[in-house]
Amino acid sequence: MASSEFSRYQHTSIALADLKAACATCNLRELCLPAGLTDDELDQIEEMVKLRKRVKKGEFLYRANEPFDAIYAIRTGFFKSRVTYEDGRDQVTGFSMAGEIMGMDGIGAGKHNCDAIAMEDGDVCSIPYEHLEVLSREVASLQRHFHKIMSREIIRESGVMMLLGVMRAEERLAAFLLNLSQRFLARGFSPLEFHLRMTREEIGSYLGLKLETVSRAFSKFQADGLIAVEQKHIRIVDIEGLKHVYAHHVR
Amino acid sequence: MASSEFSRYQHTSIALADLKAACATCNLRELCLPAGLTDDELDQIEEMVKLRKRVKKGEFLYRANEPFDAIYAIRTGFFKSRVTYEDGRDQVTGFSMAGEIMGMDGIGAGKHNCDAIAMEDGDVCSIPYEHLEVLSREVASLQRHFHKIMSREIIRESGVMMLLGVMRAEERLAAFLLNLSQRFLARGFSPLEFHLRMTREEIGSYLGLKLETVSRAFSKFQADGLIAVEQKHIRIVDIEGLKHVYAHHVR
DNA sequence: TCCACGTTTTGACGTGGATCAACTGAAGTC
DNA sequence: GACTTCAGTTGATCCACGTCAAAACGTGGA
Repeated sequence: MASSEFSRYQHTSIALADLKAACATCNLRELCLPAGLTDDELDQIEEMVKLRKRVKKGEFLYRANEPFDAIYAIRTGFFKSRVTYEDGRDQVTGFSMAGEIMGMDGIGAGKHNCDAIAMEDGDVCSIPYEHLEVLSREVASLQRHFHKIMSREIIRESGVMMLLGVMRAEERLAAFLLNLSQRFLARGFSPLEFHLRMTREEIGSYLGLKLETVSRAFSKFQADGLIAVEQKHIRIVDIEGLKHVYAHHVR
Repeated sequence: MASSEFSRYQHTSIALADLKAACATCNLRELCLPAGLTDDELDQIEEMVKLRKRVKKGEFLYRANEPFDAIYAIRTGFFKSRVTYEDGRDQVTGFSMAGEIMGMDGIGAGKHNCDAIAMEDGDVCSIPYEHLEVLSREVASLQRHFHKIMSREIIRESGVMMLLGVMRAEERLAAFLLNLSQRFLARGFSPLEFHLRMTREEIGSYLGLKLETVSRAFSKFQADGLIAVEQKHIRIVDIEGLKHVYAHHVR
């Protein structure tokens, strides 16, 4: 289903068989690399990113407290990040898809801060952090790009704080769906029809809600004619209406 | 009162009159600079950080959507970060104190993502971002340190997500007080007795609670003999008990 | 094909924190 | 020192979401 969504909007495909990085021809390049690199700089980056790693559904890309030595660029697949608390409670802190970077939380303490778990089979480019440090001292545009990616992660999280701190349940879910929609669009998939890779419980964990509340909000949106839900398949019927769910909040 | 807290645990003081950066003699150096710099590297950093800026209580260090060109190292004072939402709702996304860095959220989009507001008179070192980029390409330890600081901000925010997503009101407040306590300790202030610079409403905004709920939680902690509250002055009476508030959560 | 199990939906009910409101106290201000 | 204003406390009530329970639905394995 991922591939059907894909082929519908974009007529290239990733050669999964080839485990060489080949950044130069990667169609995610614009997402994870700066623009305007020279051939020589691209070669250096490919040299750095030479390790590809396949991850099967359910497997960990890394675990909390494991030593940190690399960040990961997602080529294909869909991942969740999860933080587990001392007392066993946990929370999904994010969902990541193709072209996004995971693992930057590990730089601060030299060990990973969360688990990264594949929600479907996928493959990632492993970028050794020490190598990235060296190379981004040489290639200014790579340095700047890396800083931007970290900064955007800070902004993303403060957006989630807003979501958790001030929004009500339906607003949270609407914001979540619209965010997914936008990210699918940016990757050439349909922004109006997509498969959720995660369960209601995982959505709830991310949004600070219980799975029953998530389910009820889905039903409400469907009853209001905003979306059509069929299990994990979502079709956005009235995207403006969905935006109004949190634009037009009470008081 | 800030200075009395200070002098009690640390017998140096910041020469506020001198607006030269003087990183070499700054007693916050260990917080905002990497260890093991050569004299030459320190000179270069001082050259970069030559702009000091005084900020009076209530003033903005920067505003959301203003063009980003520098990050700020806090010398003295106490700041809050605030994100305002399209519909007017806002949330405090963090409180920052001496030795901490603000403004890294601006790198991603070239404009600030939040307001930074002084909660008491203070002064900051302004670090031009372009200059920092150049210098951290030359000084590897500075580069690494900067990455760590950004990464720690990512981790901090995912901690807040946990707080907002899974903790109940009293747990949130206990976590908040313990976090402040630890940061005061790291700066040579008393970890058990301190002044809150922010109102109940601001605490509530940060913790995703209403001011009345914050006030009730303070009263509960006092009734339980965990803290002594006198307006904004807090004394932690039973720090272990405070830790148990969220370690011993129900179920 | 059928069974077992995990996911989702929906209903009924409980509750933590929001809301509304009244009062108290502290900090300016003239 | 009196007056105003804002911050904080506390009580009463309300409601959004959590909790508990049951049933329907899907899916993967034997």
